[in-house]
Amino acid sequence: MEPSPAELVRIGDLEIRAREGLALAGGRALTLSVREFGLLVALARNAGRIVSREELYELVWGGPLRNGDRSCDVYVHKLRSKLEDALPGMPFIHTHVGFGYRLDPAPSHPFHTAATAR
Amino acid sequence: MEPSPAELVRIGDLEIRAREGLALAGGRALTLSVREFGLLVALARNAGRIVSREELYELVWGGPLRNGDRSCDVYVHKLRSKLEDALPGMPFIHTHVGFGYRLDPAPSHPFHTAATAR
DNA sequence: CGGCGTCTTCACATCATCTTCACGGCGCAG
DNA sequence: CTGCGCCGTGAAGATGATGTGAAGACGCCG
Repeated sequence: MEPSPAELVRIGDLEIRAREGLALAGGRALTLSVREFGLLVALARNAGRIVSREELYELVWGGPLRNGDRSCDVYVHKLRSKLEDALPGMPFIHTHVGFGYRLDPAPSHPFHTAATAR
Repeated sequence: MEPSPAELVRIGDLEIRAREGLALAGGRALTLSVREFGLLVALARNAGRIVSREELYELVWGGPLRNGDRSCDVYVHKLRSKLEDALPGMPFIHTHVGFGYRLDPAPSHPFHTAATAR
């Protein structure tokens, strides 16, 4: 029996236990705040898709995004920072200018992949 | 199957014999009060997972956590103190602000442990 | 009775989190 | 070039959550 629709989500080396409030990166527990965790869950549940700020805000903050509110961006930054800290070199949260954010273990463009400039 | 759900639990250098009311740290017995032991057992049975205060209180005190009751925190502190006393330098009980506590022998995530060399 | 350990509750210290602001870079329309 | 919208990023202040020491009540036992 499924107690919840999304009890456990996996995205690459990430494992998110929505109910428990726990997120594992490469098997290790992440230390996330309530907002950070909420944001991660919201993105994870829509992994691979672009989620608009409006939708993100609704999901995490539980209300309409007010004009000029940057909370979303700030928390995406914090979350990115912690993820980068735990799993260096693999960007999870991708920005789609004008549209929103997308959680995905893969790079944005499959094209010139390893073109690590230099 | 397990005749008793958690007769003996091991967490790192900790060994907890729930039935016996005995807890060993690195081989030597800990001197714990009833509440402290109950708390340790509750956490140990959910090792690796975050346990909320509400759940902890239910498990150890056997009733709903009353608003404003800090007993849980106080006992986590006492237990931490004794564990630190027995096994210095390895944090077992991790705090997840806004969620609860988690028992785990490993650190949440290894920062760039500044030359803690030694 | 007196000592001892335990449990609970307080008051205060500390720390983490949340929100908002301000500045700066970037890309694009005009 | 210049203005403007969008986003990244660091920091400040207020607020809330947790850590911590201590006091009082209670029961147990010699």
